[in-house]
Amino acid sequence: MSDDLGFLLGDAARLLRRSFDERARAVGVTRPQWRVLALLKRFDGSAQVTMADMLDVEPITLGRMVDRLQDAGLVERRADPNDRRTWRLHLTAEGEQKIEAVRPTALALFDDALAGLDATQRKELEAMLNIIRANLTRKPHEVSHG
Amino acid sequence: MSDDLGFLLGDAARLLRRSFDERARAVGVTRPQWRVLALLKRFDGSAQVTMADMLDVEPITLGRMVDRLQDAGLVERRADPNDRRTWRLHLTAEGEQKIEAVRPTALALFDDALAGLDATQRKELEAMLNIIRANLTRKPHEVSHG
DNA sequence: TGCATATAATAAGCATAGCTACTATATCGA
DNA sequence: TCGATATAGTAGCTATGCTTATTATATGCA
Repeated sequence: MSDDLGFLLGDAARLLRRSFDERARAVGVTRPQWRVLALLKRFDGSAQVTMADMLDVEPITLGRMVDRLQDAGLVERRADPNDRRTWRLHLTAEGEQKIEAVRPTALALFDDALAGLDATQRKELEAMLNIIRANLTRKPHEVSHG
Repeated sequence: MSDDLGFLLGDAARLLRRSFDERARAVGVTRPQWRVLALLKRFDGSAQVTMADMLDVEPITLGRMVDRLQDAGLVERRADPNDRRTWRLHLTAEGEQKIEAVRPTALALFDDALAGLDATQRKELEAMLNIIRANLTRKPHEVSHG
């Protein structure tokens, strides 16, 4: 029966993304893009590889998102003065505005999605999802144990 | 803070898909494809639109998956004798074998993913995810209420 | 110095998934 | 029977995300 849980998890996540994209389309940002912007607000000037690590996606995945965000004028690539391989990422003013523009939409969506779950349940859900995430996250230093 | 929960949900689902694809690559089936095959086993002969409905994806999304599954010889499209617009989908013998080949991999993955959660917690998680899914599923008959 | 290795980023190709637009076929109503 | 509308499926475009391969640059070691 536990396979149902796996499908359920995928379903819920896909529906969440779909709802987000539906509602945020007017603003012109997708959920993963918003995530990049939000993280960049906290860690402005990060290298792409660092951002990819924090988001737990492959560098090429982030690179393509940055391509689009740069085309949209929301993010800037600036050369690293100490390492010519590296791009440093920076939010533009427009990027910051975009974050603010999306925030109420996002909060409303999460409110709707979690309707019917009280604070205790939300805490439990968060704890369980954290366990699952930890179970599935690649831990390179543990590979040698096997 | 509830936005963290949204991201967490997306993370967990993406990691689950990635782990599945990693492990099932040898067998040559992705997680969404496996899902189509499994549903088809229960509802052999369904029309594409019916399958898309059950999977809650767009018809075009399912159509493209069927293209690939058909190329791989796992699924067959047969004409509906009563409606020339409709394709009826059928599992091939190879498709059935594929389901069996993936099953142990899938069960092992879900075991790993849910490690550290006891039966009670799994039930709770399932209940909560069902609520979220219901909250986010389009309910056309309810639109007119607003 | 110079070579081997590691690292940052990109390229090509594939799968999932959505949107809008379109074709072909059914069905309903006058 | 004919015209309007609905339905099944596909085509083109875009975005995320992965794998493998490649390029450019750093770094460590002899």
